[in-house]
Amino acid sequence: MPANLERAEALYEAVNQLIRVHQFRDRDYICSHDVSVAQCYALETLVKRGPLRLQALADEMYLDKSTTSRVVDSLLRKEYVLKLLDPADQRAIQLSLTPAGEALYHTIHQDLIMEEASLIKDLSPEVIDGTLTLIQQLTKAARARLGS
Amino acid sequence: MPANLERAEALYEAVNQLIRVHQFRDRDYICSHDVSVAQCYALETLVKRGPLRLQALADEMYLDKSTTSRVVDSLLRKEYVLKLLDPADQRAIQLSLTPAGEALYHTIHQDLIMEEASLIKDLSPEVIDGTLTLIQQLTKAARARLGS
DNA sequence: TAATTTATGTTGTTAGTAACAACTATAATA
DNA sequence: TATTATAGTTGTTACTAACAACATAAATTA
Repeated sequence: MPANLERAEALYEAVNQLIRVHQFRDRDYICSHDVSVAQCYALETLVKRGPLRLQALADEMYLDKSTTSRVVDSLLRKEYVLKLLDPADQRAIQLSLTPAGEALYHTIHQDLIMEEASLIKDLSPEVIDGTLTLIQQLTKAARARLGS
Repeated sequence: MPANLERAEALYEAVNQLIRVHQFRDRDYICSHDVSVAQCYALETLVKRGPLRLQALADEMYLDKSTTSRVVDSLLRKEYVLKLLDPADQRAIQLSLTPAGEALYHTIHQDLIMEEASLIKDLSPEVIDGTLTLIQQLTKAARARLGS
């Protein structure tokens, strides 16, 4: 079915373009707030998934524990994250956000959402909702393949 | 209008997730083909925008010329790209693809599109087309902000 | 024409992204 | 008790990417 293939190509190109502009915008914005993109992603994950061990945080972020360890380390130096020792397991640490870390994430998040809102302000709610559904389906399908 | 803000938030989250899974998938696939993501992007740009000077390639990729210079350098060492001197301007170089570079890009591109096709095979053409339109509008709007 | 300015690419430096392997220390299992 | 597995850190390597400084060549101006 050639029509499907053409749609696939068009969608692939479109998503690629979207990824690029989104990334540029987000990187510039995030980096103007004392944290890098990866650091901000770690803050986000801790906001959403609560206190986590390092390995669990790495799993959520699809990153190696060594990479995650260093990202966390820089957040620690900036005092956006706390390391609490687990009394039940001397090896483990519980990572949680400081109030400053939580506040910083919310500031960045809010502003990025305002940006997004101004981007879609002229689009019809129906189209937006349809797109939302498809993007979620695409993501789900793509994620299913990540494991295999 | 709170409804719009909620939509913006949902869309922002969805796009973020999409970006992450797309990136993982693409990176794994591209890196199994002897080139890095940035190198592949340079190949793509040269395929689509034809022979370019280094500064022009950098502009197309929204990268600094120094970054681009090094990306091109690695493609040169792998013989996927040619540097031709411009007789009219001794400073300038014209970058073009070797047949191997062009072939490599098409191989990667084709396979990534097949992936995308299998992701959307169960979705209705109407929804896909609607999404395509919105993603393109989003991209256009976001790109317009990049300059300012 | 000579001097200054601008444009093209490269190289030095720095910081962030990210994986794999090796390592220490602790916990769990045999 | 000895072995194996788990949690996190550190060493190493490669990629991504910007800014500054530089050499060279072209264009402009005086």
